[in-house]
Amino acid sequence: MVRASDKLIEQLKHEIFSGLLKPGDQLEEADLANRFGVSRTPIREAIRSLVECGLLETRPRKGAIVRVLSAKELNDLFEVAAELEGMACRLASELLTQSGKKAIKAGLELCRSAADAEDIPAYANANLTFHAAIHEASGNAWLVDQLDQIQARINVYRLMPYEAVGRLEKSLEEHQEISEAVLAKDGIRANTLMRDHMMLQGSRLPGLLKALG
Amino acid sequence: MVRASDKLIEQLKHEIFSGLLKPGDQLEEADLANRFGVSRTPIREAIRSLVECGLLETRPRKGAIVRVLSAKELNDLFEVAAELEGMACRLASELLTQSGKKAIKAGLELCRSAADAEDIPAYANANLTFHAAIHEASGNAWLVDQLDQIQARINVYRLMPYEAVGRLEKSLEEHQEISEAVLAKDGIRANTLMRDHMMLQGSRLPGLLKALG
DNA sequence: CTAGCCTTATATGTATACATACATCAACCA
DNA sequence: TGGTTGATGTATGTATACATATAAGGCTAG
Repeated sequence: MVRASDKLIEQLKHEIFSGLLKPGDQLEEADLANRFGVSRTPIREAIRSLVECGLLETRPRKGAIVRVLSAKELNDLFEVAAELEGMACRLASELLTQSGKKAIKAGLELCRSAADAEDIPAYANANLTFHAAIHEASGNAWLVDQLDQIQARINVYRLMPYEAVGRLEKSLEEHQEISEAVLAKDGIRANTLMRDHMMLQGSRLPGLLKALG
Repeated sequence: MVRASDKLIEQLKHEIFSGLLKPGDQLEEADLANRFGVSRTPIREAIRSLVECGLLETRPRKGAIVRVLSAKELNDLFEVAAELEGMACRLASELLTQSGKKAIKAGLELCRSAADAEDIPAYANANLTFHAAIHEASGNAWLVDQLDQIQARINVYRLMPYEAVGRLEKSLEEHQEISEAVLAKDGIRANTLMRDHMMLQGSRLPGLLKALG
């Protein structure tokens, strides 16, 4: 048997990432307990977990709200993400296993297909797959974990149409270059390319935040 | 009024970092409840938090134990720590405020005093202060947060005498060089020096783990 | 009419009681 | 004698009941 709180954690995460729960929204324990048909106990445990991983914040006697990130915080987050993504590229270049190669190529192909079809949602998914392939190829479990968490945090702010079609072509090109560098075991170049790729995305943040209000 | 679970989180962290609770130790809720004079509810919430931040792990119906890191996990962790410490140096070099300069110099002086006195525990503290000064000087709150967490994880494995006196002198020299690079706003050099400095520490891990048994 | 205080309602924080699953130990059967 | 099965105890998981702090709204006084 699996714990109710574990399922709740997944469910609440999903609701946050899907935008059902937006930054600033209040989570009332009794409501959630009713909605999920459990008591407040597992709800509170799930909330505790989400607080610790940064998705919610609580103030004593004030309950929990979906955490709101300021422009600076988002910027800082992107900066860290860029660094770690670059690191993953470097490590992947150094390690470069057969399965890693295959996964990266497959991810790139997914991106290409989506870009050719100008299917933005598909590209968003393919993008995640491509990056995840590189993360895995790094062989560093901690790094994968950190990047997953950061990815999750960033995704909350990515619900609006976030890729102009023009940028989509450019993004694909960058992915192509990054792949080539990794597969050529040029860790330094792969690192730099990925960092730039990420920071370019980060630079669109101000507009993104403005759209959020 | 402050929450009991918040105090418990701090207390349990302290007990883990101080070595009172060692990796692999079982945490029984009833025991803890008795020991701290509260009911199981806040105990469970504290445990949840510590699970999420990686200090504990739970398995359904099996309770919580202090998480044990394998040699590979520790190595991966150090690799990420080295990258982020290097990043902090780079950012600190780019930003370099007056207060940042002062804090870094102060940290370095602490290290020098402790090294001159050959006081290893004092050096360990001064070392943390020096690194913390650089973290802060980066101006990136997320980075500071990540590094704090990683530091905590690593410290669990640092209870045994971990600095040979010879290494202490070497460490101080490296700190000196890192400081100079940062203060000279040479971000690339500062980054590299710090990465090497960290990886050198990381390379002592195998011995460390053997000491743990 | 406004401002301040008191009352009340509600939601969080904590305790306790109940349910359940896993583990251990013993007894019985092969 | 050894293995398997069942019964019992214990610790986790969940629900509910109770305490308390905060906030909102109304009432009274100036």
